[in-house]
Amino acid sequence: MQSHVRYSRSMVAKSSPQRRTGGRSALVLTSIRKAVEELIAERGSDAITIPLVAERAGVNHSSIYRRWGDARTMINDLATYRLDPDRGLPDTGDLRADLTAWAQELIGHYSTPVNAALLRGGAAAAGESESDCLRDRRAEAAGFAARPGSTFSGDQVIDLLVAPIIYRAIFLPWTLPEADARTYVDELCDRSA
Amino acid sequence: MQSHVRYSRSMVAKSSPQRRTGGRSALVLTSIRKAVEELIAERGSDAITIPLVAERAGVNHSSIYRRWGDARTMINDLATYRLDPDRGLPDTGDLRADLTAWAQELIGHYSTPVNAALLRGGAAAAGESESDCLRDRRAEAAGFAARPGSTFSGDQVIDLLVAPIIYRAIFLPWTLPEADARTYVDELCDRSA
DNA sequence: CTCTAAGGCCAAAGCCTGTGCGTTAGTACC
DNA sequence: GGTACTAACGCACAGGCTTTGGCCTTAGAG
Repeated sequence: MQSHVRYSRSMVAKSSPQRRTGGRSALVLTSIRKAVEELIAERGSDAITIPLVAERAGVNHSSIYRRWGDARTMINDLATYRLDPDRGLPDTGDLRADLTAWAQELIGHYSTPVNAALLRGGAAAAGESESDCLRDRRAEAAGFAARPGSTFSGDQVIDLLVAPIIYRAIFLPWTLPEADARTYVDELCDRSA
Repeated sequence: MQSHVRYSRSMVAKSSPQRRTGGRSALVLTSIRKAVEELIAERGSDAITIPLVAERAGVNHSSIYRRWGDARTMINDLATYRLDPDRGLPDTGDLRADLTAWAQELIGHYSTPVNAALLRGGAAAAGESESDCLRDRRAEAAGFAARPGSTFSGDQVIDLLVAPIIYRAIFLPWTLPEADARTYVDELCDRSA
């Protein structure tokens, strides 16, 4: 997973000349991550400032600026790692159950304030190219539509399953727990058209 | 219609003691709106700062701070009232036709790049309170659900009609013209559940 | 033990946020 | 068409955040 850190030159170099992933660096990183998640949950992503994060994490603010450059990049980096594109999709042979599990995973993911905040940031930046923050989700949707036994298209997975979840995550996050994965899946599989 | 402006106290008061809607104030408001729309279209909602808007609008930045308080509220407010809440909804007695016309209006509205860009800005600013830029749309959805002959809830109008349109407008704007209002309405009215 | 990545500390220039105060001009009512 | 009232605007200023650079210290990795 590509990180947005500043010192990425050293990351691409063969066998990573000398990156420091343990001990203090790891401690600093986790306390920053904890501080960001707490602050976003408490006050929303607008109120996030580097000095605020630095103070709560017990870290010097210049360290944060050096590592990420700005708050947006930092939030992006901290939230991106969560939904691994290589995580593998449920595939039990029961398409309906697999879809339900997948939808439930999305709902759970975006129920976390940090992830919802990142999604909103992604929405702000979307619309230009096809590479927005939900591209992987659309690819997964197309994958389900291509499975044997499917009676729907990728577009329909988007319209009937992904769109309602994302809409709620962005605009009505407090209703996301009420979103019922099974209902959406039933709508998708049993529709009359 | 409740606006997010700071001086809302005077708006609620009976017969609006003395609001100034004409002349200079109106000019200021329209030039601010123009500036915000241009800047959002050019650089995205992230890059919007009050001084930037003020300079382009030829207005003092304190006027903006006083009117809205912060950029987020301003964007939300401008995005909300792009679609006049008092415009009146289709009501021919044919619920299905009315819904289709309404959905078509939404599709047409968000097919305009400026409106789509504003919507993305509103999405970035959403999630905290219930007053986001789609609140009026949800009220309209609830209105349709309450009409005689309705077999669906306001939530279902959101999930099956609004969400797909908004999702496409934000993330896949080039597919919005393909969005078929009638298909969505059929899905909503003829669903098996 | 050596090398050096990464963090801490300091400082400074510049922009953004937000507010007190005086001025302008829209509205209402003669 | 004139006057009173005051909403809304412009100006200026006091913070705070952003961003960067320099220099020193700490402590992973080999």
